[in-house]
Amino acid sequence: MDIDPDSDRPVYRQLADLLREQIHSGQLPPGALLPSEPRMQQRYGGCRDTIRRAMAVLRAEGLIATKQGEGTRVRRSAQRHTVHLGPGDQAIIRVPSDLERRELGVDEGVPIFEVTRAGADREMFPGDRTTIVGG
Amino acid sequence: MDIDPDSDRPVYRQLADLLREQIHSGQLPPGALLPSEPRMQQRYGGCRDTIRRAMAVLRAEGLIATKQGEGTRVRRSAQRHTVHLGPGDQAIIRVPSDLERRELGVDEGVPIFEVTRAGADREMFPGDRTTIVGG
DNA sequence: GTACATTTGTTCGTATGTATT
DNA sequence: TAATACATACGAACAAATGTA
Repeated sequence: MDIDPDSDRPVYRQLADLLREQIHSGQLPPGALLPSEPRMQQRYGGCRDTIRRAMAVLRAEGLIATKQGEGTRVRRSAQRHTVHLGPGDQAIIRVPSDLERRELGVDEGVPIFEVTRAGADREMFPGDRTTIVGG
Repeated sequence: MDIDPDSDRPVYRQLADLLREQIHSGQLPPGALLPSEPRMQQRYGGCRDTIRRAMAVLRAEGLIATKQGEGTRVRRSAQRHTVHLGPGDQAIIRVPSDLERRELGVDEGVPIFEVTRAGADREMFPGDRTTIVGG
């Protein structure tokens, strides 16, 4: 269950797998602070670039969130939202750009659900858009 | 409209912004091959790491897809799918792990829409799951 | 409030391996 | 075979944000 530098699977992916397993098993619960990058290097080996690659994988999957000067924590699961759709309404799921992420105040790895209304029988005008995000 | 190394905004984000704009404007249409990393360095400056960071941003946003030995292309927009939900059915949107990505055959930046059925009044058993992906 | 240590962010350089053309 | 292009990995340096004594 350790990291094998001679494996076909890249070291940074092995480390991401290992940490993902710890998150899913509850060994690293939501809100928990992950070890800092230097501690990861001591514990698992590899250079800083490799450690940061593994973090980037988990961040992109929405499992962790990183803050400069503080550290990296396990994210709390996204909340659920309910959206009512009518005939002709359209909805697409996509990943926001990082500019949108800043404006919406969401972390990396959080998909958004964008609804375009077809009829004016609700509180919106036709063509208006609603964007739903999960914290 | 060029890149300013002295700006507060990191160079790799500026480059990502610039390329994202070219993609959204149609200057880089779906399927188009982006310049190689060395050409990007000649054209925009910066080291290879900086170029690759910008690419990683756009890949995570689902705008481009990269293949080793071939290059990086603008992705075609994701297809639309329709899912019928009944009372009690639950649906969550999330980003797959890279293991799931390989199994489902989807690129980076593609969110999945996972439906959990509550009733057995359709073709599925209660608790069964359907995963919808957009190409 | 200041000073300092800690932690992540960004950028550069170099080298080697693997896949495609 | 050779050239091209991306993937992985290591090392180094400085900047920026945070937390603490």
